[in-house]
Amino acid sequence: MELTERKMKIMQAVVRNYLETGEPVGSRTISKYTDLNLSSATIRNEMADLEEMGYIVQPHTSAGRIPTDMGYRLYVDTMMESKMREVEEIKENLLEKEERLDQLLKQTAKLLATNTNYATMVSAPSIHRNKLKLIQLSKVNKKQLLVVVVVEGNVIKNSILDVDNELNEETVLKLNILLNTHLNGLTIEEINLAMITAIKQQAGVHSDIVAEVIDAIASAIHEEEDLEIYTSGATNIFKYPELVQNDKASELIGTFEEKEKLNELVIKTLAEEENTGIQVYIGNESPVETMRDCSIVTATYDLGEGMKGTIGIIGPKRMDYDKVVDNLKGVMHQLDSIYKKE
Amino acid sequence: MELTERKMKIMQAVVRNYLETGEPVGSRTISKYTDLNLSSATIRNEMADLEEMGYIVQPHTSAGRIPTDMGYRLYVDTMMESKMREVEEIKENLLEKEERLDQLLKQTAKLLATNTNYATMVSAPSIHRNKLKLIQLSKVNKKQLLVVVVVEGNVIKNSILDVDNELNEETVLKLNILLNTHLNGLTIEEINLAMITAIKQQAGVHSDIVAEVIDAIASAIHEEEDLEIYTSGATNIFKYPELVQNDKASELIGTFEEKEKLNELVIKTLAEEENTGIQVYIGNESPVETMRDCSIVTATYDLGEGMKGTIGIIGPKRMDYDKVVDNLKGVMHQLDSIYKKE
DNA sequence: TGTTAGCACTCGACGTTTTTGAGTGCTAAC
DNA sequence: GTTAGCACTCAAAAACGTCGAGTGCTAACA
Repeated sequence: MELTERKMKIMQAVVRNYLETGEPVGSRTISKYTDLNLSSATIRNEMADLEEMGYIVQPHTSAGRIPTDMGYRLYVDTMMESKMREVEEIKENLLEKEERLDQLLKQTAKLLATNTNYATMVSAPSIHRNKLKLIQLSKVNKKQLLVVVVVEGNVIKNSILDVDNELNEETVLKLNILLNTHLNGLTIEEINLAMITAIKQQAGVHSDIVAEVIDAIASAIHEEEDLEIYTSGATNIFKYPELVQNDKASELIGTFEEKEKLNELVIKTLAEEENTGIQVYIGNESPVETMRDCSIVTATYDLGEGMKGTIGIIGPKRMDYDKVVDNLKGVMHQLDSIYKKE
Repeated sequence: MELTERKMKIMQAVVRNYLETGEPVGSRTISKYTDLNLSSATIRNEMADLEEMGYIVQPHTSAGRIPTDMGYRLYVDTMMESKMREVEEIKENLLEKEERLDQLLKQTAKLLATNTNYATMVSAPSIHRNKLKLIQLSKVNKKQLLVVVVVEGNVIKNSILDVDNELNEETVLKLNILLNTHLNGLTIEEINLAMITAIKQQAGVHSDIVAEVIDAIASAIHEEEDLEIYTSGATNIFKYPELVQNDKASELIGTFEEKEKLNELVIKTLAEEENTGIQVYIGNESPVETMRDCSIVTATYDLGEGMKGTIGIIGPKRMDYDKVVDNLKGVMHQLDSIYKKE
């Protein structure tokens, strides 16, 4: 069967209406709603076709139709209309420039949650590929060394290192200079064994500690990496009854509480580079097990220097895709302009 | 009316039974349940008395009784029996010593949530009163200075400072030594204006930057202080239907998501020092608005050096108080032994 | 041939009534 | 003071009826 122009229009009307009301939509409603003047009977025939084609279903025999996942997909791919109204508004609302990236991202999550009324998550960019800006060793006491690492984007990581042999201030200073001259401007991935050996050689007596420090730097960078996800508005889930039924809400909230699972979403999104950078997962397409009843809209932001991260908006399948996409675009634009200025 | 021995026993039986089943408990149940061999009719008379005294109520005329807040209070104050069984077990389960305090506390929250099946929170200790162990200024680039502060307990705070006039390495080094010699071993609260003036004087040309740095130290210490609360097991709330009714779950989860409100609990608990260190808030006694339908059991931990914080367990009013208190005691004991060893 | 009016049919939502059973309070006897 | 017995209450569950939104199908119409 062919998907005629008219069927498309009807389909669009069905989705639009269902997004608004959340109620199954019947033929009479469409008959009045659309500009194509057709009686409800005609609409009924067309809807029967659309059902056969798999775009809509009836929850029960005598009810209106609701879109299937496939129906939503059709809508998202071919019928969405970005209005791009709120972009300007967002420009003003959004956060003054934060010195610290993590603060900025937290606020981003919050802003999106408030604007869209859905749950949001923002992953901190992976910083494997970020250049080291500063390494700072400091003696805390006789047996402990503080390792602070600052990378591009002013992300600060630190860890405390137990050392066996006491180091004097002078040695620490020397190590500092040694490490910085060799490693500054490099990324973690660029540090190879040859380099470490070279540094060790120059460190002389203290070669043993160099390896430990570099280890500490690496693990500080990796530390909690998969947990660096900021979420907001998880309770918005309660606004959508279809997500509260059974124990769905519990599972969803749990996913937001333990952020590990959200990481799959980040990984998947970063892997699937698209041109626009915005992706929509509907229902079962979701990479996250517990979100099979939701739709997820994600965007990849890129702050340059390989600092890429993911923003995700999670809501019911009948989410306002247009609005969400607009909001995401707005925020992306913001992040861009904040970071490109630097 | 007097609260006879027998009434006490019946009361205890009512509470115990209700904690287990969550159903209103009738006279017949008690008659069989307890060792005092009485017929249901007698129990009924006594229960009528207990109701008059305000310890129990009937949800409706022809139902069994459930404890009132006052009834729970009576139970908690005079009838609880610590079993202290699991303490040993916990000793093994609990976390290997973490170098970083925050990690330890996170794990504590998680452990308690898993063991009790309630929601938990752990506040990081207020570190106003902690001694500064190390201050470290480092030049990130021409215009930015990294300030790292380590305080007792190996809590690391940092912030980035914008400076107007470029400082050379030597100056930074001098400032480092200057600040450390003056401020090391002090707490934030002990730093007064006279001291700052003295340091400024010695700093000579760079006196202007000293004030900024000390400000940064202070604000790094305070930074997000009220947000330094770790929570776990918020979704356990869904296990108790009485907390899911209406929008209660949403509000509760919201409270856990935005941790600001939990801070009231911390403040209140730290203020109300009791001998045992364990406090129970039942229903309306709760300091947190949204938890009026819950009971909260809190404990104050003390790691020495003024590092005090709060652990809280939040569950339904019919929570297993005995078990919760035991668990808390166990964890407190653990924290103690971990930290006193140092 | 495509569109539409008309009609019988379906079935969930909702309100009312009935039934059931756990639990009570009271009374009278032990 | 305790207990058996009984009438009574009332929430919860089940059963029933009604309503109406929406459908599919048919026959007539343009």
